Amino acid sequence: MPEKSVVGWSALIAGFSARGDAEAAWGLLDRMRSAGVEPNVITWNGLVSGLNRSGRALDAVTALVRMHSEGFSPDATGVSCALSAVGDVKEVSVGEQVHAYVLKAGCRQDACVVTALIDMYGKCGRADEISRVFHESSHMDVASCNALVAGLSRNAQVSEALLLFREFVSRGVELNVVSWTSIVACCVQNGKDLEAVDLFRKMQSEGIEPNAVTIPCVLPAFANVAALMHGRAAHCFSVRKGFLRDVYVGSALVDMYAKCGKVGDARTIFDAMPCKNVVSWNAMIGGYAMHGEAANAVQLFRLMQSLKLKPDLVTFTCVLGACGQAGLTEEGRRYFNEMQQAHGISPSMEHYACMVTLLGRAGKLQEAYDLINEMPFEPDGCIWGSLLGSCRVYGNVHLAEVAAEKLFELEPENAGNYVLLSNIYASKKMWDGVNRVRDEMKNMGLTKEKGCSWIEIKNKVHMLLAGDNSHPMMAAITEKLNQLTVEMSRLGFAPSTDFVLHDVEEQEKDNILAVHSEKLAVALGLISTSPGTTLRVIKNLRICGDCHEAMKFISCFEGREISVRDTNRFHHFKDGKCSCGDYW
DNA sequence: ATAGGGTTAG
Repeated sequence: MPEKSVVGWSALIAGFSARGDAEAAWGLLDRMRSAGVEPNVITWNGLVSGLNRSGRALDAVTALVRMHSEGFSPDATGVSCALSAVGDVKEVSVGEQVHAYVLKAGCRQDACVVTALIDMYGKCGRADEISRVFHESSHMDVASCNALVAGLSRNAQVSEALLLFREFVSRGVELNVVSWTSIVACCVQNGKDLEAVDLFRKMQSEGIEPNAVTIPCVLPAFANVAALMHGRAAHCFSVRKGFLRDVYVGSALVDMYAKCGKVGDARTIFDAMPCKNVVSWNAMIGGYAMHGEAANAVQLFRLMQSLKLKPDLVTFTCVLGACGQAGLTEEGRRYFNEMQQAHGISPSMEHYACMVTLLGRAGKLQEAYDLINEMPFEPDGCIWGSLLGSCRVYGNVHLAEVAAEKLFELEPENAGNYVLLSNIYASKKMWDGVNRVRDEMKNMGLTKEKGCSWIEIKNKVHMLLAGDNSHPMMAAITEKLNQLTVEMSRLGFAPSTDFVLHDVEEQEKDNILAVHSEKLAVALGLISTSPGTTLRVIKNLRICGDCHEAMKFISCFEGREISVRDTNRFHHFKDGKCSCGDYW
């Protein structure tokens, strides 16, 4: 039996709440009163705080509401905890009521309340409110910075986040590892990879050491721009710090190595991980898929099953993707069925997209279309885009028009769809169609996404844009490309005329000289590294057939291994051949 | 006896 003091009861209630035992906590509150002891503000706060921290968010909010309705005035402490809970359950209307109470109770300048409000609005998807609360408060401390950056990041306000983060820095607010990790994560999650790499370095030069959370945050940035050297450095750092025990760090390293073209290194990390979860397995299986190593992907999936590990939705996305890449059509079909029958997972949009790709790549366009029509929900742009892509490969104008019509409706701003349809018409010499689509594109004011490639040379990532001459070494790059072109035609490598039409841009006079970015990157790599060095290039679009042929030639002529990761998969060029076996 | 912030896979 607890002591008869309010302190004793409060401690007990806080204890049970913190363990997530809401029922016991409520029970104690009743018993306390039966024993003639009235709870005070601290008793109630302890309840709200404990329930929030133990993940019983709804109970925490209920506690605050009941506290209020029983005549207590929640203070800044209780309000902060309750707002934190509101964010977890994303009940913005409740959050707004608490916010209104905050204004009434006069604790709007309390540092914790401000941070909690920012956090709550961030988690509820209200970017406008985040900025408003921040600008109306006079506080700038480390926690509000962290909540602010995380909230803006979640709502894709990366520019605003960077702007405010820099303001915190310039005002001399003492930021910590969480702040720097947040801004790095923000950049990574919003497509600012090079910015993230930069901030990661800045963080260290400011004397803030990355921790086991920072590493998995920054690794995707290295992976996205294939900064293998940076990735390796982060790996070494993790070894020294003992972070390799951390399943997040391990999984992110697996992913990074796979995306940097080192699927073997990814496997080494994977095998050495002392503790794996389904994410780790998915990263490894997905890595194999990306490299077109379907046999390894399937083998790992089998191993997973024999270990009685439960695959999830993503696992099947990876396995189906691997089958698609390798043309394992029948296996793919079997897994698609197995997923539903043996694992009770009903296929999601992504799974259907995998199957449409798998069937489409195998030339079974009608089957792909039938599957789309059988789907229990409305197909999205990915589905139709996949079908359209396959129609391009197999020259199926009829289904292409069906898919394109849906796409123009679903994603009217996506220039890629117009380009694809135009290319399909062009490959059939249907010039009326080409002109119609190009006019439509022009009327919509759409331009094709600029091709962009990255290559890491001596620890620095270079970005090259198609048709952009701003790289300082452009003259030497052009000279190298001209030399290669001469050699190519001398040795009888003719560019595929089919693929010359691949790119609407190339039909435009202005852009006739624009060289695709992956060629620029490879040329830069060739002239900047010693003979025999492997070149790793990442590209933001899919590699075109012309470049694919050129890469095969260059790998042979220059005696180099070249890996190109496009949006779809890896192409490893060696001795004039590509690992995709031209199946892509 | 009670308070706010960051992470991995397709």
